[in-house]
Amino acid sequence: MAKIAALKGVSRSHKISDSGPHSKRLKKRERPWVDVSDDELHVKRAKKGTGDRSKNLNGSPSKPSALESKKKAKIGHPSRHLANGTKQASIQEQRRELPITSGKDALLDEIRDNDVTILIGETGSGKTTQVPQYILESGISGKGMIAVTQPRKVAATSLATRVATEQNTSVGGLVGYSVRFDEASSEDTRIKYVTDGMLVRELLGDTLLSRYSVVIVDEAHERTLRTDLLLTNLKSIQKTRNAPADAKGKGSVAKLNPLKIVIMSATLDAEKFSKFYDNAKVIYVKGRQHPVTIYHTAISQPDFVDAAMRTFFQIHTDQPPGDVLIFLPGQEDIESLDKSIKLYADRLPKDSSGIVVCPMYAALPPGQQAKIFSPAPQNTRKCILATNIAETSITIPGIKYVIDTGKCKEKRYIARDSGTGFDTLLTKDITKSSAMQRAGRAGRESIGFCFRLYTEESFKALPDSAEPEIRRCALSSSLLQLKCLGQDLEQLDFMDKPDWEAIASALKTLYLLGAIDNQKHLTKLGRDMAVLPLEPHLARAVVASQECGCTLEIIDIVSVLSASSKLFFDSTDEREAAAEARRKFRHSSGDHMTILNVVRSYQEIVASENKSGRKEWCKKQFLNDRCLSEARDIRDQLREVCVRMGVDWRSSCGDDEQPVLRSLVRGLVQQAAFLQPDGSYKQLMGPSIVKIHPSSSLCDKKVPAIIYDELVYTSHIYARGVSSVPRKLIAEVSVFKNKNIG
DNA sequence: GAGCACTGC
Repeated sequence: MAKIAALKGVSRSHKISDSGPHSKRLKKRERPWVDVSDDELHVKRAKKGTGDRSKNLNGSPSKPSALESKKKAKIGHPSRHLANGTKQASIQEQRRELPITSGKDALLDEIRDNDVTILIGETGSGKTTQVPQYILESGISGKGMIAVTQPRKVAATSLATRVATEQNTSVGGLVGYSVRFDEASSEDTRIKYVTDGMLVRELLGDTLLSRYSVVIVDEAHERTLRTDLLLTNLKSIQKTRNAPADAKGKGSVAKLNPLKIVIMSATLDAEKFSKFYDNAKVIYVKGRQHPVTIYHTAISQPDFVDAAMRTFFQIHTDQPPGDVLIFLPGQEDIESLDKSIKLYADRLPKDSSGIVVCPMYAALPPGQQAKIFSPAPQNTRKCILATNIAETSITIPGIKYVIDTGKCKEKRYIARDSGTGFDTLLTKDITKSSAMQRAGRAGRESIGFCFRLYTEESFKALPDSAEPEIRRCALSSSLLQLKCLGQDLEQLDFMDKPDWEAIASALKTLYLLGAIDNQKHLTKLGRDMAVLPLEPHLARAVVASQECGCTLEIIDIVSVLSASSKLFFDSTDEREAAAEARRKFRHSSGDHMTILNVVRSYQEIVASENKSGRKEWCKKQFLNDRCLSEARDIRDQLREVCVRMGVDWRSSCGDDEQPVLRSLVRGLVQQAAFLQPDGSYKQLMGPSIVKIHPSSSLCDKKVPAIIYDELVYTSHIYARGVSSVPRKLIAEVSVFKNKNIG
């Protein structure tokens, strides 16, 4: 059994006595919610005027470009700057008032005495900013560095900046960060905030993470695929590094410092983490939140969009000022609710206060996203319609009311032995921890209210936390990385083991790409592919481009395909104009060459225009500037890797699309389909009938053979990112030589 | 003819 210790913190349990608001104007319709006292949300009253300052994820802090940051990394800022004395004093005062401060000594004792410590801290406890500083100041980390992992880049960079300020230094000195395309660190860096993916990458070059004496895994409850890979590897690294001196034998291992691991999490999964690390000690620290009153509905609400609208107007007409945040599963529901609210708002009496509706989802152009951060005009209530993006990634100020539909979209990989699995993206119920997180969004600045559009019974029936990514993602990329570490996915000690089907599917994919042989051993080709920061199928295309003489083109295309945002905007209102703009870039062979046309045009604009000119051009073409500039970062990184690998990234095939398609086919062997007599497409290596996605330039076209970037199951199995390829090109790929295709 | 949560190297 794990020992459990509780730290003192500012906490006071809160009884909910508030009676619910009454419906006046919407009398005819039943109130969708009832008052329910609720203690599953640990509501804490904060001292006046002190909010959660440990994380500032609001907006995007101006980040240096990759180039600038490299400079910074080189120069470093080792000296302590004499900042404004009073400002520094107030920063130190804020630090002292954080809930975690009172438990500092007890916490350090635990960390000193144990190899692994599990720290469960609620929002606002200050654990993420303070614990690394405590460890540094206590000397526990010795000469090694302290790594703090984060699932998101913006968190890693902004936390580092905050902690550097608390240490009265500039970021990149004592406190630094390292995320993809952006690094601020120097020889003096002792605390480094990194993305979990970055540390996994670092493992490939330093399998024992020997530069670090302490690794803190933050937000462990999110259980990203990369966090899970780290949790597994840290466990074995610690076994090696902390073994008794005589067991280590002679050589480099004997000289290694022991490794301390701190797992920080926000949920009740403590036991599970503890069990995984041989019953490691669990420590709890209270958070700081304003009380949130939670209401559930009396009966379930099948039409959650309509229920959300009714609830919003009840709040709007009956409740004091304060902005409303509504959680919805996706863009489609957001757009529909947006329309309904606007329609209904027009029918309100003239003397009622105004409403501003702000949609918020990842695919929204940045200009419209920014709207949610500007305060509503006088006598106006802001209503934000958001996806999960507002649950963890961004914090919106001014929210007093949360309406929670209880739904989200979840991506899940359906594995197949043939390796031709596909993603589903379906609406499903959220989890308890997600519901608590959503409710908590109402209590950031003062007391808040959360209206759940589901019954209390439904809430109780929800799973505690989401299934970890490792159980619902494609694993080919991770499998390849692990192969490089000499590890086998099948045998590793994971907190949650991946499905056998998912492993089989990933093995098949890597085998067909030539990354492993029929003995499951890593090949030279596989090692080259792993060096490229790309999904294996795209990495294979880059390697193939070398022989095809079109590395320049393939890197341009692959960079856009692996950027995190979409290339084309497609807003409902201006669909026609967007389609018209897109036609200019269209290439007869399909989407991949179309992307290349866009990139080429963009590069001309980059050469002749400044940043605002670029943005203007993108807007006019309905192109996503963010995607294109991210693609440029990826392109530069890929070119660098090519130089290291001795590949000439300049080799170009000009306007001939054949070499480009040939390289792509190498990577997309499993992602090919042939036209059937009835006009449908059937997977070449799998059993599915697929449709060309409506967003594709080849939608409606009947071509004999296609390759595609991905399959996604929504209302049908759709192929996205589609190109028409001559059958003989597919037949050329060695895997098919015996199959008599062509 | 029809649509797309989030993140990472």
